[in-house]
Amino acid sequence: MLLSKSCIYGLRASILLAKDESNGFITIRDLSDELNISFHFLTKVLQKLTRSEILESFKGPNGGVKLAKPAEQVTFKEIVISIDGRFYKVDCPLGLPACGELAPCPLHDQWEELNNRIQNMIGSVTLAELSDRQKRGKPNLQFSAQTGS
Amino acid sequence: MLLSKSCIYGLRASILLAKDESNGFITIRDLSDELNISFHFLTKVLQKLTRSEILESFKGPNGGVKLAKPAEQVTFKEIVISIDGRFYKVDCPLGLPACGELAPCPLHDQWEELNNRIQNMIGSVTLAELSDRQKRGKPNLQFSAQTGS
DNA sequence: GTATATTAAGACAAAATACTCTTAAATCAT
DNA sequence: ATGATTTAAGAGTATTTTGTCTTAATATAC
Repeated sequence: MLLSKSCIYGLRASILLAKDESNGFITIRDLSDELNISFHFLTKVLQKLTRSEILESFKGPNGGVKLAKPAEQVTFKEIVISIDGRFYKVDCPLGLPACGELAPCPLHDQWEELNNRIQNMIGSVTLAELSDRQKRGKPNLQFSAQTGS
Repeated sequence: MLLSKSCIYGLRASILLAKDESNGFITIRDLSDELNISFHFLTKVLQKLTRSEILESFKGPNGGVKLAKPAEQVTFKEIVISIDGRFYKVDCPLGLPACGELAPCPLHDQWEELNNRIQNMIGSVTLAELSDRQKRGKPNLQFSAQTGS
């Protein structure tokens, strides 16, 4: 597992929001229905994004959530950090906190380059790109109705 | 978290075993002391490696565990698979089981190349290389006595 | 203002992961 | 044989993650 389920749910919901050109409020119920995941659990996840000011929420009829800024300005990484509460970065594949230049773990060098590329990818990919890609290709965000892996 | 703690413990212990040129049995107590982790927990982890025939164990006085084959023939990946019980591979960063050529998730293409590189790295790095690198550089396998990260 | 729709928040339950403890089995030394 | 040493196995506990349920707060519509 690369990301927690919370993160994945948050990312998927955010992509759906980015897909909505109108940028009006969309209810969490609609999102959870479309993604086929628990409404209450998704609510909790999206609350984090709202508190981080990645989303904007509105209560009551016609309420819901929407992106607080243009999809071009929201990165994959921002969302993960907001939800998991930590920098999405594996410093050392062996989990050694002191691993670094001075005392590298045996995998340090090999890992570093890969890690940089991962960081670069998630730091530069925006919701705009993700939703765009999804709009063009065959949509695939639902967890259900799987054809198998 | 890239790997579970069980995996990390198993990898660290295996690297210590690979470092031992004599290839005699080393007690799990010695390993857990050196790695500064729970003896009983490490025992469970190493039992998996023994069942997978990556380690060989021997009970009683002068017993312990040792590598069942040359360190050159044990890969990082083998150990992870033995302990986590699944292929260490993130098919889709958004966790979509059906993600693939036919219905790619929005990150599919970007992820694929990175994933291949990760797979390549963990599939080709052997315990011999890991222990060697550790012997030459400044050793760093203990979780305790951290200088902070 | 009353009812309805919707997010916010918190308590609670379930499942997965991490860790501890006890007992059994095997081996060795005497 | 007996006792000591060591892994094997399984029960039990703790913590984290995931998921559910209930109530509160806020906004709309009538």
